[in-house]
Order: sequence, then C-alpha cells, then structure tokens
Amino acid sequence: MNVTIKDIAKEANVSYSTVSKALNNSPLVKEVTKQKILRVAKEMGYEPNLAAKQLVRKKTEVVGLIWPTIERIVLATLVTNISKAFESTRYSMILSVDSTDTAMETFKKFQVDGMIVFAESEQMIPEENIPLVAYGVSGKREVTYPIIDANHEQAMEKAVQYLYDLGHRNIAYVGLMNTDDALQNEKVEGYQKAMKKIGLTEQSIATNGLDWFDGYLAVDDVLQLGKRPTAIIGSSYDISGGILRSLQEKGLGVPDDISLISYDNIPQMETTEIPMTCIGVPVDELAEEIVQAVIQRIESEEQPVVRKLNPSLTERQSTGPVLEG
Amino acid sequence: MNVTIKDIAKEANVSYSTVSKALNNSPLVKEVTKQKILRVAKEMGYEPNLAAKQLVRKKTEVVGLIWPTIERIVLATLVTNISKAFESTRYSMILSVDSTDTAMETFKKFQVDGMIVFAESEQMIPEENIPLVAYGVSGKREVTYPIIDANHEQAMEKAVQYLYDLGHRNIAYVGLMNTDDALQNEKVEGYQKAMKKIGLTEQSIATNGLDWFDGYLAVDDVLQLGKRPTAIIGSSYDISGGILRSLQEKGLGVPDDISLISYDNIPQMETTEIPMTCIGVPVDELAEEIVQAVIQRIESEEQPVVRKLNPSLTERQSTGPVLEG
DNA sequence: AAAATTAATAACAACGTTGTTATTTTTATG
DNA sequence: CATAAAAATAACAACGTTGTTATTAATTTT
Repeated sequence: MNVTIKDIAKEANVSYSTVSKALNNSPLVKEVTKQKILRVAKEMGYEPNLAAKQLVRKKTEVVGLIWPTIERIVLATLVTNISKAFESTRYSMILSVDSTDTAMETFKKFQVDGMIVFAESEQMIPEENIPLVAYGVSGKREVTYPIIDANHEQAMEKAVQYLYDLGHRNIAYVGLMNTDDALQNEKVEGYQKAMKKIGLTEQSIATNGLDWFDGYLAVDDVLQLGKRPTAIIGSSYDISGGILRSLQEKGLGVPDDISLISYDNIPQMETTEIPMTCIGVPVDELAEEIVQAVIQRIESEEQPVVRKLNPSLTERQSTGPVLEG
Repeated sequence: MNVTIKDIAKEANVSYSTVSKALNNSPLVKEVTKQKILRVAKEMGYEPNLAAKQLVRKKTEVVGLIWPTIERIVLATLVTNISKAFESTRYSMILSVDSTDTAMETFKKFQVDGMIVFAESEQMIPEENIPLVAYGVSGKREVTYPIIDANHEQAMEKAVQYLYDLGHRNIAYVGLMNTDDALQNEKVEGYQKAMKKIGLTEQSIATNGLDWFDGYLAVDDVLQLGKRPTAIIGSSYDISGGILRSLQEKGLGVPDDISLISYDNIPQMETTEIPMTCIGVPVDELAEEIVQAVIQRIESEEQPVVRKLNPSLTERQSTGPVLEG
C-alpha cells in the first residue's frame, strides 16, 4: 500500500489537512511544522495520488500530443524538443500515435488539460471542449483553435536574399512540388515569389519524394540546367543531405564550387559532412512556441489565432561567396 | 460540467448505485431498468470519470511505453503495431519519449498498470513496483523483468539455409559490425555461425552505419569480393533498400543476377522497388507478443523470463534460384 | 394469505486529495 | 491580566466512482 497524507499526518502528529497544506507550501502553516511534515513525507516515501488530486481539482497538468504519422521521421526532432520544453513548465506531456480521433478519445479519458495536434492536412479538427493547439499549415480558413505555423514565404525570401548578397545569381530550388502536400507547395511558391521579387529567374528541380535519395538523384538534373547554378536550396534536411553527398561524389566543392542551403533549422544540420547553412524556424524555438501556446490556451481561454513564426538563417560552412572562375 | 452517474440517477429515477451497476452490466439489476439507464446515459452524453474510477479501483488499464530514442526511426513501425495491438485489449497505451527515468516518473504519477521499455543497451532498468516488460537484446544476465527478444541466430540460419536450398553457395552479409551495438553484433555472429554450420565460407562487408546510403555504398565492396556472391543478406530494411537501388543502377538484375534477402520483417518490404524477401519476427507478431507479455505480467504476477521469438521468412521477388550462366 | 425466500434497488462508506469553515492556540492590546 | 485579534491547526464536506451492506419489493412455499 502506498503512503497517503493521512499516514503522514499520524506520523507527524498533525491533521491530514495540515499535511495537505504543508505539501502545497501553503503560507497557512507554520514554518517549523511545514519542515517537519516535509521531512516525514520524504522519509516515508510519499508520492501524491494524481487521481485523487485530479478528482477534486479537475486538472491534470498534462498535455497530450497527437502524432498520427509517426513513421514520417521529420517531426521526431520537434517532438523531442516539445517534450524538453515541457520540462520547465508544471505540465508534463504524453504522446499518442493513434489516429486523431482515437487519440482524442484516450486523452479525453485521461482528462488532459490540453492537446497538441500535428495537423497533416488542412482538414479541420473537431474540438471537443479540450483546449487544442495545432501545428501545421494554416491555410486561409477560419480557425476555432490556434494554429502554429512557420512563415515559409519569408524563409525563402531570406534564403534567396542571403545568397544574392553573397553574389549568387543562379539559385536553384530542389524539392517536392505539385503534389497535394500543402507544406511543400508553400515552400516552392515562397521560393518562386522571392526570386521574382529580387529579379532572378527561377530554376527548380522537382524530386520524386522527400527522402535523402531524392535529393541525391536530383543533382544530375541540377547540373544539366541551362545556366549552371552557383547555389542550391534544398527543401528539407534529408533532401539536402542527398544533394550534399552527390555534389561531393561529383567532385564539386561545397561551398567553393557550389553553395548549399537547406530548409529546416534543426541541430542535426551541424553534423552533416559539411555543416550546413540552413533556414527555418529553429526547432527549439518552434517547440517553445507551441508549448507556450497550449499553456496559454489552457490557462486563459484566449482567442484562437494563427501564428506564423519567423524563420531565421543559421550560417555554416556550406555557403560562401561566388568565386570568380 | 460533465454529467455524472448521479445526474443519470436523478433523470432515470433510480439510485446512483444502481446506475453504477447498470453501467457495469451487473447481473444484479433488472434488464428493463438496465436498458433504461443505459439509454438515459447515452442521451445525456455520459463519460465515465477515469480519476474517480481509478481512485477506488486502483487500476488504470493503461500501459506506458517508453521510447527514449525516438529519432532512430527503426522502431516506429513496432510502436504503431503495439499501439494497434492494444486496441483489441481493454488496455490503452500512452507513449513517452523522455529518458527512461523521467518517463518512469511520469508513468508512476499516472499510475499506469504496466510499462513497456525499449531497452537500448543491456543496461538494467530499475523496476519500481510497476510491472515492466522490456523489448531488446536479452544478453546473458539475470532478469528481474521479462525481456522480449528475437532469435537472431535462428533468423540468420533460416536465411542462409533458404538461400542454400536455392542453390546459392556464395552468400555475403552486409551490415554494421564490430561496434558496441549488441543487436547488430548478434546478427553478424548469427550469420557467421550459420555459414559455418552449413559449410560455406563467410564473406561479410561492414558498413559505416545503419542508413540507406550505407547499404548503397557497400555494393561496390561486395562486387569486388574474390568470389562474386550470388546472394546478399542485408542487415536491415534501410541497408537493403540501398543495396537494391545500387544493384539496379549497376544493371544487375534482382533476383536473376543476384538474390537479396533482408533482415526485418515489416510490411514495408512489400513496397520496395522489387518486393523483398525478408527474415525476422513479423512486427505484428512481435507487437502482439509484447502486448501479451505486459498484460500477463500485470494480471498474473508471472515470473520474469526471456522470450526469444522465432523469426519467419517471407518469400517475395528479390530472391530466386541460381541461374546457370 | 402469512411466512420464507429471492430479486431488485437503495444507502452508504470507502478511495486520497483540496479547499472551506470551525476550532484552538498564540500573540498583541488596553 | 482579561480580551480582542491574528495565527495556526483541525474538522469536514466535497470530487465521481465502486463494492458492500441494508432495505424494500416481488416471488415462492406452506
């Protein structure tokens, strides 16, 4: 049997309500008794009973994260970071890999205080009176829950501008396009707009998928473009990894012969063959933002809003100025 | 406010204890009243309060799964399958990606009935009076909790035997070796033993890592072996994928010029460029086994044992008989 | 049709907390 | 040094269930 506040009370010769207050660090109990109770509690190995607490307080201080497509690894780093971000709050996080519906059922059963949903599509999530925050493409629809999204357009603009400033004029984009993946589409469109804005002609290479090898293969096409690009923007960590490898194998120096900048701002960019310059909302920042959003929504019933986070560019060794041949 | 059994009781003109019994389908309540109560409950949208139930019953019917290294995707399919396997039980599953310690804390707070731990190393997990089952390399140590493991040795033996029966005599193994990854080591050793047993000379190619590209690169080495192998055993899904692609690119027909068999028995093997013959414990089976193990351990205090599951070979189109040149 | 038996329902005490109200103890005040 | 005020502690009713025990209603049995 587990030890309860009543056991502590007996041991410490106080009433159990005093124990409760002491454990919650209430100012209503004298410092010395508080200390004694705390000591006794520790000695007895007291562990509060969440169910009991929850029953009276109607709060769990737990947030559920719904991640239905676990097998697409892209988000793993984000999950890890969110999990970490929760550590400095009074909330803890649990994860479900079930379908959104099933997961929501489970979380409702648990009476989590809030949920984070990785929204794959622009499809609406039925909100069942548990505060909810979505991470994903915001689109243009009305919202009934906050959506955290990245400003992909701005990201591409920054990337292009950065390369332009380094002297690059032929900048190619490599990534998935013309599918119904709203996120990928936003990226290409962002690139196209940015190029237009700055007065350059776009040159994009469509890949077949989102994997490493798709980037690896795309380099052949890139090198056959009319004007050979001096810089490439890879649409994701995996894609860019493949591009980098292929360039190396073809004897093209990065960044001397060709500069490479990758979308996705994750720490892993540091540890590629050549540390990669990248653009995107840093994951830790993103995670922090998401966590804050749920907590705020839980605690203050705030209005749902779409937040487009600003990307930042992290300069590493895969980019450099155009060298005169 | 949520509707409780007391609300239902009022509405149905019975006592709340009768409602409780009716909802739990007790034989103590008359069929007609039971039906009425059930109907009223449904109409009112009743959702049982887990915390209250838990408080009196001291059971949550929830199992926690600890998966600290989420970023290594290999296990994702297994997680998905475990999650699915729980659906047909009365338990549900939640997931934590925290470190084993932190996750165990959270789960203890939640008072889960049991835990599944993906044990990375052979390191011991401190068992804190919550029934625990580990999935991972069993090693030779004493156990205080059940460990579910695959019989890697037998797997390799089956694979080699299968290829032998098809006429292959030069069978190469491609995979990570000589690192401190216990699982990978077991695989190579299994291969070596199997070859020896059947009287063939082993030819293995060590990769640098566990990724797709490591397999892709390894093919060059394979083809430079003294006796060119007629069959390759790839050590994992990713590795084998790389091997397959490289063979294709080099114009080597699979399985006509060279047979390929992969470790890992997951459904994805069906959808590679050429559907792959594979060896291993089928994930769904593995998942089922793990789930059964926790449940048994929760419900019957059974003795901890190491269970080595038998792998099975799934024949697809990447393997065939040796063709006389 | 009264007594005994069985079936159906109701009452109520748990479970381990929190938060409010009541009581006691201590300290300050005239 | 009584008395009022403040501080500390204790008592107790929630919270929404389950499971046990008590009560009432419906059947048998004689």
